[in-house]
Amino acid sequence: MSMLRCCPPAKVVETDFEPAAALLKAIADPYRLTMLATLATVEDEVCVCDFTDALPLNQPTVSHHLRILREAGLVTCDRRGTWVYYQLAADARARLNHALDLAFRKEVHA
Amino acid sequence: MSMLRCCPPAKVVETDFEPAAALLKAIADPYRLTMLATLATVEDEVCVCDFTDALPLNQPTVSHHLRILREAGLVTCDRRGTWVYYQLAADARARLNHALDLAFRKEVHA
DNA sequence: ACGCTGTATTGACAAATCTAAATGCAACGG
DNA sequence: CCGTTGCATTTAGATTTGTCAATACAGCGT
Repeated sequence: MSMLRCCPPAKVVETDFEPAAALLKAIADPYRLTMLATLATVEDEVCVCDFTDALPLNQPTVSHHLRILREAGLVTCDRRGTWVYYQLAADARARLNHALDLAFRKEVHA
Repeated sequence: MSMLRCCPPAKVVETDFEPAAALLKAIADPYRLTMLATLATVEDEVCVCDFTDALPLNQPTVSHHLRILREAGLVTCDRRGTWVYYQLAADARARLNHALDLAFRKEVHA
């Protein structure tokens, strides 16, 4: 017996990563990344119909992905007439950066 | 008839986001974020047993999560004796930042 | 009011994911 | 050798996720 311990018992971080994980999960999909990238490129609103036209997905599926982004607070939407326009949330990138900072233990400047 | 089009047809981005999505999916889990944060804090290796001791997961489940991080190239492992030590990959944070840059269309400096 | 168009929601199903029990494998100690 | 310990893999079950068909809803034009 008397096998040495593997090492000075390292203390595992105890932060609650549920919110960060939820945020990251919201963007961890190719189509949702496409939507975000489009919104970021346009630097303006994009009509839902543009996504349904361009993506190989049915309209309800597009709506589903947009909902996930919306509920994560990464995009906002505005209905004008029959059309609904989506826009990147102002703090979207910042919130994702903070999630990474949290995981990689970078000081989070107030 | 003659309902106006919603807007000048916006061009949806055509980048392949599969790799970025796969990378993000690898970290989009509270326990895997905990593991990464621990590795980042320690700035050294962490023994698998430390995770199995500290996390409310069975050993096979810990192994499963570590495998996902490993296959994503975010951590490396090194067996010494009976123990296996995991370490953060040097470019882990950089690769995740690049994934976000890709999504948010930031210029990616060579 | 009615029909039409664009979007959201519901319901159902397949695939992927998380978890754990059982098992296998590798390395040490005796 | 053989038993034990640490970790990986396999297998199986439960939950979640992505997708689409069907339906509902909202606003326009007539």
